[in-house]
Amino acid sequence: MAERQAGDGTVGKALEVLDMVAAFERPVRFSEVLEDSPYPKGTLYRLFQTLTNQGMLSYDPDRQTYGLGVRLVRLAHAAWQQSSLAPIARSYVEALSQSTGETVHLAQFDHAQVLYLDKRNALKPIEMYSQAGKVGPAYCTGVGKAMMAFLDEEEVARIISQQSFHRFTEHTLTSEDELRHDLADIRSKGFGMDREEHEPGIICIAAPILTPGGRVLGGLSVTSTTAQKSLADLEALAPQVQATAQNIAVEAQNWHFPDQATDTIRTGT
Amino acid sequence: MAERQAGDGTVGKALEVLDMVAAFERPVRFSEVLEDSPYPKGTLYRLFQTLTNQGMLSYDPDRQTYGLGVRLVRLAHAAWQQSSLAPIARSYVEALSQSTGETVHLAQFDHAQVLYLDKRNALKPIEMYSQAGKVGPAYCTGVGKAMMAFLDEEEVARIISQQSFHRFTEHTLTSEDELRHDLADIRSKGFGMDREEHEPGIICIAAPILTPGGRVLGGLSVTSTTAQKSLADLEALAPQVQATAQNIAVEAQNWHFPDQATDTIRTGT
DNA sequence: AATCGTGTTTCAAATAGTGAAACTGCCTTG
DNA sequence: CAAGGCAGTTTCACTATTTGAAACACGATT
Repeated sequence: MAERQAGDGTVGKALEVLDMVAAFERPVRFSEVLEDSPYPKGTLYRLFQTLTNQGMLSYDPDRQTYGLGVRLVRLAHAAWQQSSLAPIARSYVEALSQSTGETVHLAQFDHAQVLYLDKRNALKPIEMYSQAGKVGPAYCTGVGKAMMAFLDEEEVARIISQQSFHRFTEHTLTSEDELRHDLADIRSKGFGMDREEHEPGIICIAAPILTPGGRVLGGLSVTSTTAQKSLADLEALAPQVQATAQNIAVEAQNWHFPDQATDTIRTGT
Repeated sequence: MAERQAGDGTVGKALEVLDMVAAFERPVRFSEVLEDSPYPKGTLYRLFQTLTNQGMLSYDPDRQTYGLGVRLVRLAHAAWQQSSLAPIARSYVEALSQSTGETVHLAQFDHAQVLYLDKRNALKPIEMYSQAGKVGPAYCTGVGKAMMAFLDEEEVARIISQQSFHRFTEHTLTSEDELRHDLADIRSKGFGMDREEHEPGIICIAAPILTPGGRVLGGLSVTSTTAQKSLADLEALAPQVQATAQNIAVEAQNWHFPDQATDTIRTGT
Protein backbone atom coordinates (compact mmCIF):
# COMPACT_ATOMS: atom_id res chain seq x y z
CA MET A 1 0.00 0.00 0.00
CA ALA A 2 0.93 3.65 -0.25
CA GLU A 3 2.83 2.82 -3.40
CA ARG A 4 4.34 5.68 -5.31
CA GLN A 5 2.19 5.96 -8.38
CA ALA A 6 4.01 4.55 -11.36
CA GLY A 7 3.11 5.69 -14.80
CA ASP A 8 6.24 7.71 -15.33
CA GLY A 9 7.30 5.41 -18.06
CA THR A 10 10.32 3.19 -17.85
CA VAL A 11 12.11 5.41 -15.41
CA GLY A 12 9.23 5.17 -12.95
CA LYS A 13 9.27 1.42 -13.21
CA ALA A 14 12.99 1.22 -12.65
CA LEU A 15 12.73 3.36 -9.54
CA GLU A 16 9.85 1.26 -8.31
CA VAL A 17 12.15 -1.72 -8.56
CA LEU A 18 14.70 0.08 -6.42
CA ASP A 19 12.03 0.67 -3.80
CA MET A 20 11.07 -2.96 -3.89
CA VAL A 21 14.64 -4.02 -3.34
CA ALA A 22 14.97 -1.47 -0.55
CA ALA A 23 11.83 -2.78 1.11
CA PHE A 24 13.42 -6.16 1.75
CA GLU A 25 16.06 -4.56 3.94
CA ARG A 26 18.51 -7.26 2.93
CA PRO A 27 20.04 -8.62 -0.27
CA VAL A 28 17.41 -10.31 -2.39
CA ARG A 29 17.23 -12.93 -5.05
CA PHE A 30 15.77 -12.12 -8.41
CA SER A 31 12.81 -14.42 -7.91
CA GLU A 32 11.87 -12.88 -4.58
CA VAL A 33 11.38 -9.54 -6.22
CA LEU A 34 9.63 -11.16 -9.14
CA GLU A 35 6.90 -12.47 -6.86
CA ASP A 36 6.14 -9.02 -5.54
CA SER A 37 6.35 -7.37 -8.90
CA PRO A 38 3.66 -6.74 -11.46
CA TYR A 39 6.12 -7.25 -14.31
CA PRO A 40 6.80 -10.37 -16.29
CA LYS A 41 10.05 -12.17 -15.74
CA GLY A 42 11.79 -10.96 -18.85
CA THR A 43 10.95 -7.35 -18.23
CA LEU A 44 12.01 -7.38 -14.61
CA TYR A 45 15.18 -9.17 -15.57
CA ARG A 46 16.11 -6.46 -18.02
CA LEU A 47 15.41 -3.78 -15.45
CA PHE A 48 17.72 -5.54 -13.03
CA GLN A 49 20.41 -5.71 -15.68
CA THR A 50 20.11 -2.06 -16.47
CA LEU A 51 20.13 -0.96 -12.86
CA THR A 52 23.06 -3.18 -12.02
CA ASN A 53 24.93 -1.85 -15.00
CA GLN A 54 24.30 1.63 -13.76
CA GLY A 55 25.51 0.98 -10.25
CA MET A 56 22.09 1.50 -8.72
CA LEU A 57 21.97 -2.15 -7.79
CA SER A 58 24.89 -4.32 -6.83
CA TYR A 59 25.08 -8.00 -7.57
CA ASP A 60 26.79 -10.50 -5.34
CA PRO A 61 27.77 -13.35 -7.64
CA ASP A 62 28.64 -15.66 -4.75
CA ARG A 63 25.21 -15.50 -3.23
CA GLN A 64 23.31 -14.53 -6.33
CA THR A 65 21.67 -11.65 -4.60
CA TYR A 66 21.02 -8.03 -5.42
CA GLY A 67 21.31 -5.08 -3.11
CA LEU A 68 21.06 -1.37 -3.58
CA GLY A 69 24.19 -0.02 -5.20
CA VAL A 70 26.82 2.32 -3.93
CA ARG A 71 26.03 4.88 -6.58
CA LEU A 72 23.05 5.77 -4.44
CA VAL A 73 25.31 6.62 -1.55
CA ARG A 74 27.24 9.07 -3.68
CA LEU A 75 24.10 10.65 -5.06
CA ALA A 76 22.58 10.90 -1.62
CA HIS A 77 25.64 12.62 -0.29
CA ALA A 78 25.22 15.20 -3.01
CA ALA A 79 21.48 15.41 -2.37
CA TRP A 80 21.96 15.97 1.31
CA GLN A 81 24.50 18.67 0.70
CA GLN A 82 22.95 20.53 -2.13
CA SER A 83 19.25 20.36 -2.01
CA SER A 84 18.00 19.70 1.43
CA LEU A 85 17.78 21.97 4.36
CA ALA A 86 20.16 19.86 6.33
CA PRO A 87 23.48 21.63 5.81
CA ILE A 88 21.92 25.02 6.38
CA ALA A 89 20.01 23.91 9.42
CA ARG A 90 22.81 22.00 11.01
CA SER A 91 24.12 24.63 13.38
CA TYR A 92 20.62 25.60 14.47
CA VAL A 93 19.68 22.01 15.15
CA GLU A 94 22.84 21.67 17.16
CA ALA A 95 22.12 24.79 19.18
CA LEU A 96 18.54 23.79 19.89
CA SER A 97 19.67 20.40 21.05
CA GLN A 98 22.21 21.99 23.37
CA SER A 99 19.88 24.52 24.90
CA THR A 100 17.03 22.09 25.45
CA GLY A 101 19.16 19.12 26.35
CA GLU A 102 16.86 16.96 24.22
CA THR A 103 16.92 15.21 20.88
CA VAL A 104 16.19 17.39 17.89
CA HIS A 105 14.99 16.13 14.51
CA LEU A 106 14.97 17.81 11.12
CA ALA A 107 12.65 16.29 8.54
CA GLN A 108 11.05 16.71 5.14
CA PHE A 109 8.34 14.87 3.28
CA ASP A 110 9.29 12.09 0.95
CA HIS A 111 6.15 11.31 -0.96
CA ALA A 112 3.75 10.58 1.89
CA GLN A 113 6.21 9.72 4.58
CA VAL A 114 8.29 11.75 6.94
CA LEU A 115 11.96 11.48 6.11
CA TYR A 116 14.50 12.42 8.74
CA LEU A 117 17.35 14.47 7.37
CA ASP A 118 19.21 15.09 10.56
CA LYS A 119 19.11 14.29 14.20
CA ARG A 120 20.97 15.69 17.13
CA ASN A 121 21.07 13.90 20.39
CA ALA A 122 22.26 16.10 23.20
CA LEU A 123 24.00 13.36 25.07
CA LYS A 124 25.03 10.79 22.50
CA PRO A 125 27.59 11.15 19.74
CA ILE A 126 26.65 11.51 16.10
CA GLU A 127 26.30 8.83 13.51
CA MET A 128 25.97 9.41 9.83
CA TYR A 129 23.61 7.47 7.62
CA SER A 130 22.29 5.42 10.47
CA GLN A 131 19.75 8.10 11.20
CA ALA A 132 19.52 10.44 8.27
CA GLY A 133 17.43 8.56 5.75
CA LYS A 134 15.04 6.88 8.15
CA VAL A 135 11.38 7.32 7.48
CA GLY A 136 8.35 7.50 9.73
CA PRO A 137 4.59 7.86 9.37
CA ALA A 138 3.19 11.32 8.73
CA TYR A 139 -0.02 11.07 10.75
CA CYS A 140 1.45 10.26 14.13
CA THR A 141 4.72 12.13 14.35
CA GLY A 142 5.19 15.67 15.49
CA VAL A 143 7.06 16.84 12.41
CA GLY A 144 4.67 15.03 10.09
CA LYS A 145 1.64 16.77 11.50
CA ALA A 146 3.37 20.14 11.80
CA MET A 147 4.33 20.07 8.14
CA MET A 148 0.99 18.74 6.95
CA ALA A 149 -0.85 21.51 8.73
CA PHE A 150 0.72 24.04 6.41
CA LEU A 151 0.46 22.26 3.08
CA ASP A 152 -2.12 22.89 0.36
CA GLU A 153 -5.35 21.03 0.76
CA GLU A 154 -4.54 19.11 -2.40
CA GLU A 155 -1.32 17.77 -0.99
CA VAL A 156 -2.81 17.10 2.41
CA ALA A 157 -5.50 15.02 0.76
CA ARG A 158 -2.91 13.07 -1.20
CA ILE A 159 -0.86 12.37 1.90
CA ILE A 160 -3.81 11.48 4.07
CA SER A 161 -5.07 9.07 1.46
CA GLN A 162 -1.85 7.15 1.86
CA GLN A 163 -1.72 6.91 5.62
CA SER A 164 -2.41 3.58 7.24
CA PHE A 165 -3.80 5.05 10.47
CA HIS A 166 -2.39 2.08 12.26
CA ARG A 167 -2.91 2.34 16.02
CA PHE A 168 0.61 2.36 17.47
CA THR A 169 -0.48 3.39 20.95
CA GLU A 170 -3.70 4.25 22.71
CA HIS A 171 -3.13 7.89 21.81
CA THR A 172 -2.63 7.41 18.08
CA LEU A 173 -5.02 9.41 15.93
CA THR A 174 -6.65 6.69 13.90
CA SER A 175 -8.99 8.53 11.60
CA GLU A 176 -8.86 11.30 9.07
CA ASP A 177 -11.30 13.28 11.22
CA GLU A 178 -9.17 13.22 14.32
CA LEU A 179 -6.09 14.08 12.29
CA ARG A 180 -7.74 16.99 10.47
CA HIS A 181 -8.95 18.32 13.80
CA ASP A 182 -5.42 18.27 15.14
CA LEU A 183 -4.07 19.86 11.96
CA ALA A 184 -6.50 22.76 12.31
CA ASP A 185 -5.34 23.22 15.87
CA ILE A 186 -1.70 23.14 14.79
CA ARG A 187 -2.40 25.67 12.07
CA SER A 188 -3.84 28.13 14.55
CA LYS A 189 -1.12 27.65 17.16
CA GLY A 190 1.79 27.40 14.79
CA PHE A 191 3.19 24.27 16.37
CA GLY A 192 2.13 20.70 17.04
CA MET A 193 2.62 17.99 19.60
CA ASP A 194 3.07 14.27 19.51
CA ARG A 195 1.29 13.04 22.61
CA GLU A 196 2.66 9.48 22.74
CA GLU A 197 0.96 8.83 19.44
CA HIS A 198 3.73 6.81 17.87
CA GLU A 199 5.57 5.31 20.80
CA PRO A 200 4.48 5.01 24.41
CA GLY A 201 6.40 7.39 26.62
CA ILE A 202 7.73 9.43 23.72
CA ILE A 203 6.42 12.97 23.31
CA CYS A 204 7.52 15.85 21.18
CA ILE A 205 6.86 19.37 20.06
CA ALA A 206 7.31 20.31 16.42
CA ALA A 207 7.14 23.37 14.21
CA PRO A 208 7.13 23.71 10.45
CA ILE A 209 9.88 25.52 8.61
CA LEU A 210 8.11 27.91 6.26
CA THR A 211 9.23 30.28 3.54
CA PRO A 212 7.98 33.86 3.80
CA GLY A 213 5.45 32.81 1.17
CA GLY A 214 4.18 30.09 3.47
CA ARG A 215 5.60 27.16 1.56
CA VAL A 216 6.68 24.22 3.69
CA LEU A 217 10.41 23.59 3.59
CA GLY A 218 10.59 21.05 6.38
CA GLY A 219 9.89 20.39 10.02
CA LEU A 220 11.77 20.66 13.27
CA SER A 221 11.04 18.86 16.52
CA VAL A 222 12.24 18.43 20.06
CA THR A 223 11.61 14.98 21.45
CA SER A 224 11.58 13.82 25.04
CA THR A 225 10.14 11.10 27.24
CA THR A 226 7.28 11.30 29.67
CA ALA A 227 9.76 10.23 32.32
CA GLN A 228 11.74 13.40 31.80
CA LYS A 229 9.27 16.03 30.73
CA SER A 230 5.55 16.70 30.73
CA LEU A 231 3.60 17.86 27.72
CA ALA A 232 3.37 21.26 29.38
CA ASP A 233 7.16 21.37 29.77
CA LEU A 234 7.55 20.74 26.06
CA GLU A 235 4.87 23.23 25.15
CA ALA A 236 6.86 25.84 27.02
CA LEU A 237 9.61 25.30 24.44
CA ALA A 238 7.26 26.32 21.63
CA PRO A 239 8.65 29.84 21.21
CA GLN A 240 12.18 28.50 21.08
CA VAL A 241 11.35 25.79 18.54
CA GLN A 242 9.39 28.21 16.39
CA ALA A 243 12.13 30.81 16.56
CA THR A 244 14.70 28.23 15.47
CA ALA A 245 12.48 27.12 12.61
CA GLN A 246 12.09 30.75 11.60
CA ASN A 247 15.83 31.30 11.71
CA ILE A 248 16.44 28.30 9.52
CA ALA A 249 13.85 29.56 7.05
CA VAL A 250 15.51 32.96 6.87
CA GLU A 251 18.92 31.40 6.43
CA ALA A 252 17.60 29.17 3.68
CA GLN A 253 16.15 32.18 1.95
CA ASN A 254 19.31 34.21 2.15
CA TRP A 255 21.63 31.43 1.28
CA HIS A 256 23.17 31.77 -2.12
CA PHE A 257 25.39 29.09 -3.38
CA PRO A 258 28.75 30.33 -4.56
CA ASP A 259 28.53 31.34 -8.20
CA GLN A 260 31.17 28.87 -9.02
CA ALA A 261 31.90 26.02 -6.68
CA THR A 262 35.62 26.26 -6.23
CA ASP A 263 36.13 23.85 -3.38
CA THR A 264 39.15 21.74 -3.83
CA ILE A 265 38.06 18.22 -3.26
CA ARG A 266 40.13 17.09 -0.36
CA THR A 267 39.58 13.50 0.42
CA GLY A 268 41.47 10.99 2.42
CA THR A 269 43.04 7.97 0.91
CA MET B 1 35.43 12.84 -19.14
CA ALA B 2 35.08 9.56 -17.30
CA GLU B 3 31.39 9.62 -18.03
CA ARG B 4 29.39 6.56 -17.15
CA GLN B 5 28.62 4.99 -20.46
CA ALA B 6 25.03 5.62 -21.36
CA GLY B 7 23.21 3.29 -23.66
CA ASP B 8 21.10 1.68 -20.99
CA GLY B 9 18.02 3.12 -22.55
CA THR B 10 15.88 5.72 -20.91
CA VAL B 11 16.84 4.67 -17.44
CA GLY B 12 20.48 5.26 -18.18
CA LYS B 13 19.72 8.69 -19.51
CA ALA B 14 17.66 9.59 -16.49
CA LEU B 15 20.45 8.55 -14.17
CA GLU B 16 22.93 10.47 -16.23
CA VAL B 17 20.78 13.53 -15.63
CA LEU B 18 20.97 12.90 -11.90
CA ASP B 19 24.73 12.79 -12.14
CA MET B 20 24.77 16.02 -14.06
CA VAL B 21 22.67 17.72 -11.43
CA ALA B 22 24.90 16.28 -8.73
CA ALA B 23 27.98 17.57 -10.51
CA PHE B 24 26.91 21.17 -10.05
CA GLU B 25 27.07 20.81 -6.29
CA ARG B 26 24.30 23.37 -5.94
CA PRO B 27 20.72 23.81 -7.12
CA VAL B 28 20.61 24.31 -10.87
CA ARG B 29 18.36 25.89 -13.41
CA PHE B 30 16.97 23.82 -16.21
CA SER B 31 18.92 25.69 -18.85
CA GLU B 32 22.23 25.21 -17.09
CA VAL B 33 21.85 21.49 -17.35
CA LEU B 34 20.59 21.80 -20.89
CA GLU B 35 23.86 23.35 -21.97
CA ASP B 36 25.86 20.42 -20.65
CA SER B 37 23.48 17.83 -21.95
CA PRO B 38 23.46 16.04 -25.26
CA TYR B 39 19.66 15.93 -25.28
CA PRO B 40 17.27 18.32 -26.96
CA LYS B 41 15.29 20.66 -24.79
CA GLY B 42 12.01 18.79 -24.94
CA THR B 43 13.57 15.47 -24.05
CA LEU B 44 15.56 16.83 -21.15
CA TYR B 45 12.52 18.65 -19.93
CA ARG B 46 10.49 15.49 -19.84
CA LEU B 47 13.25 13.70 -17.96
CA PHE B 48 13.26 16.47 -15.37
CA GLN B 49 9.51 16.20 -14.99
CA THR B 50 9.65 12.48 -14.53
CA LEU B 51 12.48 12.62 -12.03
CA THR B 52 10.84 15.41 -10.08
CA ASN B 53 7.60 13.48 -10.04
CA GLN B 54 9.46 10.53 -8.65
CA GLY B 55 11.15 12.45 -5.89
CA MET B 56 14.61 11.94 -7.35
CA LEU B 57 14.84 15.64 -8.06
CA SER B 58 13.32 18.42 -6.02
CA TYR B 59 12.11 21.65 -7.49
CA ASP B 60 12.27 24.96 -5.73
CA PRO B 61 9.52 27.07 -7.28
CA ASP B 62 10.76 30.28 -5.66
CA ARG B 63 14.16 30.08 -7.27
CA GLN B 64 13.23 27.88 -10.19
CA THR B 65 16.00 25.49 -9.43
CA TYR B 66 16.34 21.76 -9.23
CA GLY B 67 18.30 19.77 -6.72
CA LEU B 68 18.67 16.10 -6.00
CA GLY B 69 15.61 14.80 -4.22
CA VAL B 70 15.16 13.44 -0.76
CA ARG B 71 14.10 10.06 -2.07
CA LEU B 72 17.77 9.45 -2.73
CA VAL B 73 18.54 9.93 0.92
CA ARG B 74 16.07 7.26 1.87
CA LEU B 75 17.34 4.85 -0.76
CA ALA B 76 20.93 5.50 0.21
CA HIS B 77 20.16 4.77 3.82
CA ALA B 78 18.84 1.41 2.71
CA ALA B 79 21.81 0.90 0.39
CA TRP B 80 24.31 1.64 3.11
CA GLN B 81 22.60 -0.74 5.48
CA GLN B 82 21.79 -3.62 3.25
CA SER B 83 24.30 -3.97 0.52
CA SER B 84 27.56 -2.40 1.41
CA LEU B 85 30.25 -3.59 3.69
CA ALA B 86 29.84 -0.65 5.97
CA PRO B 87 27.54 -1.97 8.68
CA ILE B 88 29.52 -5.17 8.93
CA ALA B 89 32.86 -3.43 8.94
CA ARG B 90 31.93 -0.69 11.33
CA SER B 91 33.26 -2.20 14.54
CA TYR B 92 36.49 -3.28 12.85
CA VAL B 93 37.06 0.15 11.41
CA GLU B 94 36.47 1.60 14.82
CA ALA B 95 38.90 -0.79 16.46
CA LEU B 96 41.61 -0.16 13.89
CA SER B 97 41.24 3.56 14.34
CA GLN B 98 41.55 3.16 18.09
CA SER B 99 44.58 0.95 18.05
CA THR B 100 46.49 2.94 15.46
CA GLY B 101 45.35 6.34 16.64
CA GLU B 102 44.90 7.34 13.01
CA THR B 103 42.08 7.92 10.57
CA VAL B 104 40.62 4.82 8.95
CA HIS B 105 38.68 4.75 5.69
CA LEU B 106 36.44 2.08 4.24
CA ALA B 107 35.79 2.32 0.52
CA GLN B 108 34.37 0.58 -2.54
CA PHE B 109 34.46 1.27 -6.22
CA ASP B 110 31.69 3.26 -7.77
CA HIS B 111 32.20 2.90 -11.49
CA ALA B 112 35.75 4.18 -11.87
CA GLN B 113 36.02 6.22 -8.71
CA VAL B 114 36.72 5.40 -5.13
CA LEU B 115 33.68 5.92 -2.96
CA TYR B 116 34.13 6.28 0.77
CA LEU B 117 31.59 4.32 2.77
CA ASP B 118 32.83 5.07 6.22
CA LYS B 119 35.47 6.98 8.03
CA ARG B 120 36.71 6.87 11.55
CA ASN B 121 38.66 9.72 12.84
CA ALA B 122 41.01 9.12 15.71
CA LEU B 123 41.55 11.54 18.51
CA LYS B 124 43.93 13.73 16.58
CA PRO B 125 41.75 14.68 13.69
CA ILE B 126 43.57 15.24 10.44
CA GLU B 127 42.66 18.27 8.42
CA MET B 128 40.77 16.43 5.78
CA TYR B 129 37.41 16.57 4.22
CA SER B 130 36.00 13.16 3.57
CA GLN B 131 33.03 11.24 4.73
CA ALA B 132 30.50 8.69 3.62
CA GLY B 133 29.40 9.37 0.08
CA LYS B 134 32.45 11.32 -0.99
CA VAL B 135 34.40 10.14 -3.97
CA GLY B 136 38.04 10.29 -4.87
CA PRO B 137 40.29 9.28 -7.76
CA ALA B 138 41.27 5.64 -8.05
CA TYR B 139 44.81 6.08 -9.35
CA CYS B 140 46.24 8.15 -6.53
CA THR B 141 44.60 6.97 -3.37
CA GLY B 142 45.69 4.08 -1.21
CA VAL B 143 42.37 2.28 -1.25
CA GLY B 144 41.93 2.86 -4.96
CA LYS B 145 45.21 1.25 -5.87
CA ALA B 146 44.86 -1.54 -3.31
CA MET B 147 41.50 -2.53 -4.75
CA MET B 148 42.56 -2.18 -8.36
CA ALA B 149 45.54 -4.45 -7.82
CA PHE B 150 43.20 -7.35 -7.19
CA LEU B 151 40.62 -6.82 -9.89
CA ASP B 152 40.37 -8.68 -13.20
CA GLU B 153 42.47 -7.26 -15.98
CA GLU B 154 39.30 -6.39 -17.82
CA GLU B 155 38.04 -4.19 -15.02
CA VAL B 156 41.42 -2.67 -14.37
CA ALA B 157 41.61 -1.67 -18.01
CA ARG B 158 38.17 -0.12 -17.83
CA ILE B 159 39.02 1.84 -14.72
CA ILE B 160 42.40 2.96 -15.94
CA SER B 161 40.89 4.18 -19.18
CA GLN B 162 38.80 6.57 -17.16
CA GLN B 163 41.47 8.04 -14.94
CA SER B 164 42.58 11.58 -15.57
CA PHE B 165 46.11 11.05 -14.26
CA HIS B 166 46.04 14.63 -13.11
CA ARG B 167 49.18 15.56 -11.20
CA PHE B 168 47.98 16.52 -7.73
CA THR B 169 51.44 16.53 -6.18
CA GLU B 170 54.97 15.87 -7.28
CA HIS B 171 54.52 12.24 -6.23
CA THR B 172 51.37 11.53 -8.18
CA LEU B 173 51.64 8.61 -10.58
CA THR B 174 50.77 10.26 -13.85
CA SER B 175 50.88 7.45 -16.36
CA GLU B 176 49.37 4.06 -16.84
CA ASP B 177 52.85 2.54 -16.79
CA GLU B 178 53.76 3.93 -13.40
CA LEU B 179 50.41 2.90 -12.02
CA ARG B 180 50.61 -0.65 -13.39
CA HIS B 181 54.06 -0.99 -11.91
CA ASP B 182 52.77 0.00 -8.51
CA LEU B 183 49.77 -2.32 -8.87
CA ALA B 184 52.07 -5.26 -9.55
CA ASP B 185 54.03 -4.38 -6.45
CA ILE B 186 50.85 -4.13 -4.41
CA ARG B 187 49.68 -7.47 -5.73
CA SER B 188 52.84 -9.17 -4.55
CA LYS B 189 52.95 -7.47 -1.17
CA GLY B 190 49.24 -7.59 -0.45
CA PHE B 191 49.03 -3.95 0.53
CA GLY B 192 49.63 -0.55 -1.01
CA MET B 193 50.78 2.87 0.00
CA ASP B 194 49.81 6.40 -0.91
CA ARG B 195 53.09 8.32 -0.82
CA GLU B 196 51.71 11.86 -0.85
CA GLU B 197 50.26 11.15 -4.26
CA HIS B 198 47.00 12.95 -3.75
CA GLU B 199 47.70 15.56 -1.09
CA PRO B 200 51.05 16.86 0.06
CA GLY B 201 51.83 15.63 3.53
CA ILE B 202 49.15 12.94 3.51
CA ILE B 203 50.26 9.34 3.40
CA CYS B 204 48.44 6.09 3.89
CA ILE B 205 48.58 2.35 3.84
CA ALA B 206 45.74 0.36 2.37
CA ALA B 207 44.70 -3.24 1.93
CA PRO B 208 41.96 -4.80 -0.15
CA ILE B 209 39.10 -6.69 1.41
CA LEU B 210 38.86 -9.94 -0.52
CA THR B 211 36.50 -12.87 -0.51
CA PRO B 212 38.06 -16.33 -0.14
CA GLY B 213 37.57 -16.56 -3.90
CA GLY B 214 39.69 -13.47 -4.37
CA ARG B 215 36.90 -11.13 -5.38
CA VAL B 216 37.32 -7.52 -4.26
CA LEU B 217 34.72 -6.44 -1.73
CA GLY B 218 36.27 -3.14 -0.79
CA GLY B 219 39.31 -1.44 0.61
CA LEU B 220 40.57 -0.36 3.99
CA SER B 221 43.15 2.27 4.76
CA VAL B 222 44.96 3.99 7.59
CA THR B 223 45.87 7.58 6.85
CA SER B 224 48.36 9.84 8.55
CA THR B 225 50.50 12.86 7.88
CA THR B 226 54.19 13.07 7.21
CA ALA B 227 54.38 15.28 10.27
CA GLN B 228 53.22 12.44 12.46
CA LYS B 229 54.43 9.29 10.81
CA SER B 230 56.95 8.12 8.25
CA LEU B 231 56.16 5.77 5.40
CA ALA B 232 58.08 3.12 7.28
CA ASP B 233 55.93 3.67 10.36
CA LEU B 234 52.83 3.12 8.30
CA GLU B 235 54.29 0.12 6.55
CA ALA B 236 54.80 -1.44 9.96
CA LEU B 237 51.03 -1.38 10.34
CA ALA B 238 50.59 -3.59 7.28
CA PRO B 239 49.94 -6.81 9.19
CA GLN B 240 47.34 -5.09 11.32
CA VAL B 241 45.57 -3.53 8.36
CA GLN B 242 45.61 -6.74 6.40
CA ALA B 243 44.37 -8.71 9.38
CA THR B 244 41.50 -6.29 9.86
CA ALA B 245 40.63 -6.49 6.18
CA GLN B 246 40.69 -10.26 6.44
CA ASN B 247 38.44 -10.20 9.50
CA ILE B 248 35.93 -8.03 7.71
CA ALA B 249 35.97 -10.36 4.73
CA VAL B 250 35.30 -13.37 6.96
CA GLU B 251 32.52 -11.56 8.76
CA ALA B 252 30.97 -10.55 5.46
CA GLN B 253 31.12 -14.13 4.31
CA ASN B 254 29.52 -15.52 7.44
CA TRP B 255 26.95 -12.86 7.81
CA HIS B 256 23.44 -14.01 7.06
CA PHE B 257 20.68 -11.55 7.11
CA PRO B 258 17.78 -12.56 9.32
CA ASP B 259 15.35 -14.68 7.34
CA GLN B 260 12.68 -12.17 8.01
CA ALA B 261 13.55 -8.67 9.01
CA THR B 262 11.43 -8.02 12.06
CA ASP B 263 12.89 -4.77 13.31
CA THR B 264 10.32 -2.41 14.59
CA ILE B 265 11.15 0.93 13.12
CA ARG B 266 11.73 3.12 16.12
CA THR B 267 12.24 6.65 15.09
CA GLY B 268 11.86 9.93 16.82
CA THR B 269 9.02 12.25 16.12
C1' DA C 1 17.76 -39.94 -16.43
C1' DA C 2 13.97 -37.00 -15.45
C1' DT C 3 12.19 -33.07 -12.94
C1' DC C 4 12.12 -28.76 -10.80
C1' DG C 5 13.34 -24.15 -9.91
C1' DT C 6 16.21 -20.36 -11.29
C1' DG C 7 17.82 -17.44 -14.35
C1' DT C 8 18.48 -15.96 -19.45
C1' DT C 9 17.31 -15.14 -24.26
C1' DT C 10 14.18 -14.41 -28.27
C1' DC C 11 10.97 -11.84 -31.26
C1' DA C 12 6.73 -9.69 -33.25
C1' DA C 13 3.54 -6.42 -31.39
C1' DA C 14 2.73 -2.55 -28.61
C1' DT C 15 4.33 1.32 -26.36
C1' DA C 16 7.03 4.94 -25.09
C1' DG C 17 10.73 8.18 -26.25
C1' DT C 18 12.55 11.56 -29.57
C1' DG C 19 13.49 16.11 -31.14
C1' DA C 20 12.33 19.99 -34.31
C1' DA C 21 9.57 23.52 -33.97
C1' DA C 22 6.05 26.32 -32.33
C1' DC C 23 4.10 28.53 -28.26
C1' DT C 24 3.69 31.11 -23.70
C1' DG C 25 4.73 34.48 -20.52
C1' DC C 26 7.96 37.32 -18.39
C1' DC C 27 11.53 40.37 -18.34
C1' DT C 28 14.55 43.51 -20.78
C1' DT C 29 15.39 47.02 -24.29
C1' DG C 30 14.76 50.53 -27.78
C1' DC D 1 4.59 51.03 -25.02
C1' DA D 2 5.85 47.76 -28.48
C1' DA D 3 9.54 44.69 -29.92
C1' DG D 4 12.72 41.40 -28.88
C1' DG D 5 14.89 38.01 -26.16
C1' DC D 6 15.02 34.38 -22.97
C1' DA D 7 13.58 30.48 -20.09
C1' DG D 8 10.47 27.23 -19.85
C1' DT D 9 6.56 24.38 -21.82
C1' DT D 10 3.79 21.91 -25.21
C1' DT D 11 2.92 19.53 -29.61
C1' DC D 12 3.18 15.79 -32.92
C1' DA D 13 4.76 12.78 -36.63
C1' DC D 14 8.57 9.64 -36.59
C1' DT D 15 11.36 5.99 -34.45
C1' DA D 16 13.43 3.30 -31.28
C1' DT D 17 12.76 0.91 -27.18
C1' DT D 18 10.07 -1.81 -24.13
C1' DT D 19 7.05 -5.48 -23.58
C1' DG D 20 5.77 -10.17 -22.33
C1' DA D 21 4.73 -14.89 -23.86
C1' DA D 22 7.26 -18.48 -24.62
C1' DA D 23 11.17 -21.14 -25.29
C1' DC D 24 15.79 -22.09 -23.72
C1' DA D 25 19.82 -23.18 -20.51
C1' DC D 26 21.63 -25.17 -16.49
C1' DG D 27 22.50 -26.62 -11.95
C1' DA D 28 20.36 -28.89 -8.14
C1' DT D 29 17.20 -32.26 -6.63
C1' DT D 30 14.74 -36.70 -6.80
